[in-house]
Amino acid sequence: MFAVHTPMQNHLLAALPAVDYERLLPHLALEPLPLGWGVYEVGDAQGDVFFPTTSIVSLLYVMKDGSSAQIAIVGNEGVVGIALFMGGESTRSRAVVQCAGYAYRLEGSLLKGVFERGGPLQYLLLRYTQALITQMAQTAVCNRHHSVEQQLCRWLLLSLDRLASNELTMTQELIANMLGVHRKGVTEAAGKLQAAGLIHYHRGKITVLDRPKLEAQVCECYAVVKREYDRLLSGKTETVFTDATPLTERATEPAV
Amino acid sequence: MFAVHTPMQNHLLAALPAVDYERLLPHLALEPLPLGWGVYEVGDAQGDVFFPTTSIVSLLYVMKDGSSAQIAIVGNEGVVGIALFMGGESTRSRAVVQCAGYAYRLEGSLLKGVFERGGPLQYLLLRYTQALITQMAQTAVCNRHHSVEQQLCRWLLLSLDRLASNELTMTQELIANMLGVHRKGVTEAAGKLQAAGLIHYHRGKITVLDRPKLEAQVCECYAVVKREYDRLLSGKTETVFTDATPLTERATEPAV
DNA sequence: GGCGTTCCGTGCGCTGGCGTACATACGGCG
DNA sequence: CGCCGTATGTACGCCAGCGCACGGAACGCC
Repeated sequence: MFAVHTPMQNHLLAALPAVDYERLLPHLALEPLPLGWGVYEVGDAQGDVFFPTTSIVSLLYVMKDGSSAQIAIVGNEGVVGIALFMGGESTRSRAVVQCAGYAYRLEGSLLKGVFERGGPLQYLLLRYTQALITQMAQTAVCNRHHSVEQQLCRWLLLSLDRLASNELTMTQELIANMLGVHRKGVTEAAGKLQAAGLIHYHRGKITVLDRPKLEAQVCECYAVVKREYDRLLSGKTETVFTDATPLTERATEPAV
Repeated sequence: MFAVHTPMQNHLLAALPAVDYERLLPHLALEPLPLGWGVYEVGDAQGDVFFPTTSIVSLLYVMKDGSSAQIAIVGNEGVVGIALFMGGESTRSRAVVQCAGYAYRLEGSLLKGVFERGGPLQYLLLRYTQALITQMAQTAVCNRHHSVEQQLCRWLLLSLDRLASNELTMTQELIANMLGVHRKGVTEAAGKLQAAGLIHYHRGKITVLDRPKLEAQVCECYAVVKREYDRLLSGKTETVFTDATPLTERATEPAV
């Protein structure tokens, strides 16, 4: 996809003014995030933050009885470790790599230092956090009211938006854990989608064949979240986006 | 309960250093919040923020088909209108008065101005926001995995924590809307709790009779949220709590 | 090419909560 | 004191998703 890795692949970093970007650049360390790795665990003091480029990280909560539920999903549009600058240092959720790939690591104290000076970086991170909040809220709503099939669609689309591909590496069992449902539910829902020709899956590889139809089938939750990300993080602010930033999905729908 | 109203009844305001508190004081306007009033609606540019003292406000999302779900609950521990300082100006959710009472209104631009200067107020608001995030996340989890009865317990306790009373004015129908469940589910769950002697309700008045038993019955979600609020907003930081602040619930459980 | 592991499909009974509709009871108001 | 709106209890059918368990199929390793 990209001949070389660059922090510009992360939308937050790419949106920084050149001055701030240059300042952070020397401290950004490219790292591969292996599938299933716990970026941070419950209650961990988060030493570093991660700006994913080609990886996707899930924020999820694991209950005492072992069952779990996804809370939000973070990819190249955001950053893993908001608790660091929000002041809490840790959260009650885990962050787990859902799709292997790369991310840029930044020392937490450094980010915090820049954040506390205010300015564009703080502004950007706060807006991102609000988008994340919207995602969490919508997850709560979706969990309450929508069928497994709809939730699967939402999950697929949200994940896809954060990758530069139409293929996901993810077994049904793992998806079930993410969504906090029975695996059979995922099998059933995915079976329907495959029968309808929207997706194809085979031993842990899911390929989306007909994204428009998928979007037609998903519940409103997806659009709500997506629009809010667009609204809060698109270039309409005083922040700067470079041409190198992949913004392809950004303008598919008119802003609210 | 209180002979006079004072902003100190709101924990966030009470936690401000005297200097900052004094600065805001002249701009705080006491207002009654009537039951059911929409503090802000979906997409509203939020002009003002509200610091509840004796009222409780629900953040909820209403779907196109009219069904709704609560996302979080805000009372005297927090502030309604975080989108204002987070930078988004508006949210995709409504804020509705769940329990009538009072709140202090503050002009948004003023808060934003102080916020952007950094310092204790920013620090405090961000930590509060993180606690709110935890509540939302846990709501998502609870919606996914727990029974209506457990969720009712959680809702009761969270509401109670934000009032200085053991009585709530709230019909089962409204509770059902909040939780996003069928009214019958609430009737059933509340019936069980009443039969067990934990609560008593009568035409829209719910009285909690045995709080310890209620806490024994609630799912883990309640404790997770409560501890996180305590951890993030208790006096362990450099902020100052005055004796006038009702902190009664704060030390009921050891910090994590 | 045999074998084990991983991944996916299926079956069956069960229960919680939905949808809808109706019945009752309380309390305020005239 | 009677009426009516509001709040609560109850009924019945229905279905999505859970829990558990097993069969089959593809892949990778040796």
